[in-house]
Amino acid sequence: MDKNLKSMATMHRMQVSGLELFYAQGYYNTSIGDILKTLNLSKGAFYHHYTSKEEFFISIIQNLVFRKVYSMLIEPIEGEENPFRVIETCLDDALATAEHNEMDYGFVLANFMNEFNGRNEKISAYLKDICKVWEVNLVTSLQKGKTDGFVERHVDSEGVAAFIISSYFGIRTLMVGGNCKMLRYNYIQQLRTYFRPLSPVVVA
Amino acid sequence: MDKNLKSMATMHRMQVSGLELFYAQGYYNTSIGDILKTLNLSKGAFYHHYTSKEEFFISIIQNLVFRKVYSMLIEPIEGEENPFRVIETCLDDALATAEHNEMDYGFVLANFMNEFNGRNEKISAYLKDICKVWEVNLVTSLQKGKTDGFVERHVDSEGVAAFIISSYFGIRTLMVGGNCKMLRYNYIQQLRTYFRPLSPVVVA
DNA sequence: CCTTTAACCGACCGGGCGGTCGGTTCCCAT
DNA sequence: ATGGGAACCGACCGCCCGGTCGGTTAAAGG
Repeated sequence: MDKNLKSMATMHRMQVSGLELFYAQGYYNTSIGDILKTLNLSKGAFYHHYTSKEEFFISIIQNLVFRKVYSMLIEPIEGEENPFRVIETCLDDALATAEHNEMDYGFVLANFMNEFNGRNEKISAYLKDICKVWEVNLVTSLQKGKTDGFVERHVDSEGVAAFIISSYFGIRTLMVGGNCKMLRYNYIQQLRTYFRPLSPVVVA
Repeated sequence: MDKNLKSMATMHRMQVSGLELFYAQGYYNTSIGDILKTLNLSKGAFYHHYTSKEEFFISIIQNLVFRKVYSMLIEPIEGEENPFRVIETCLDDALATAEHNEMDYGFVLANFMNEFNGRNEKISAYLKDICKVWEVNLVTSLQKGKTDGFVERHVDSEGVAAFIISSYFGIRTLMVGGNCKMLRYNYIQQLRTYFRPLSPVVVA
């Protein structure tokens, strides 16, 4: 039992350091050795806990990446009242985190999806799953918004959700190039003008 | 002189095959040998024409990638009348090309930006330049649209341009995962609802 | 025809990669 | 205390990578 704890601790350390490097340098451009070096661990330790680089990476996706996306983009939206309001502030918060993070390399999920799209079906599937959870959650939130009177009946929830995800993927890529503050401000502004006609008109 | 022509032809063949593989597999995951194999050429031939893998890739960006983006996303917009109409059809055409292309790995420019963002400043700069050309062109088109009465005076052209680029980057990433047709249709639909309040109201 | 040189060949190099494996350390259960 | 297994070590393997270099081919120019 205690052994188990130590094992889990080491595995977690490997995952954290692994995600950091995979995120910063890309999967193919990062070696197991790179990761082990930062932890003062050996190849033996690594292959004692994981069977391959790929399996290791998948465990990172399912643990850290999923948690990250969930806590940052999914959870804050669940069960809230006005979908547009909460989505807007949620995305703005996410962009703020990115903006103030020196060493930002874009949106983790989108980066990995790009790296593996069409090249590694297995990994792509795991990433797509996370994306799907996000999408489903957005759709649910929008549908609930309809019954609550925050969202026009006629809006296509799936379409809006996909559009939100798309725009967020893209803006995060653009923000890496600098001028984050301006990009963030403009993005939220445009998001708001996109949302406006989707809400019922407020009768003054 | 005739030699010069042959040289250029070979270099071009290398670039075309190089872009194909870099696009399909990623830069770091594609070796010079991979490219040479498809052309039945040797390492000697390659290093006779190019000094390094990086310089080779930069020549691909400046020649093929730029041309591709320009002809597909920039040129169709230049000098047209109604910016929203022409941008919409232009993006729809681009998505259609992607949709009907088996072996689609996403938007070339976005993929490479993602791969090099924060990792290779030199290459990132070249990619960012292409992105900037696109952005400037969109802004110009929107500004002209204001004087022509197609765009509301108060809209923030830079913001709209960045939002369009972002959303396109993202939707192309999503489309690789399948369900392209639906995604494309929904995307264009949402783009239209985004554009609608940006045009002057038509007095019936 | 002969020289020159651009185009191309392919064996080779140093290094780094993912992964293996026999061995050592250390701690818990008996 | 001690046997045994989990955790970890690090040398090693085969492979492939980007890049080099001395040599061969072929065609253009005199």
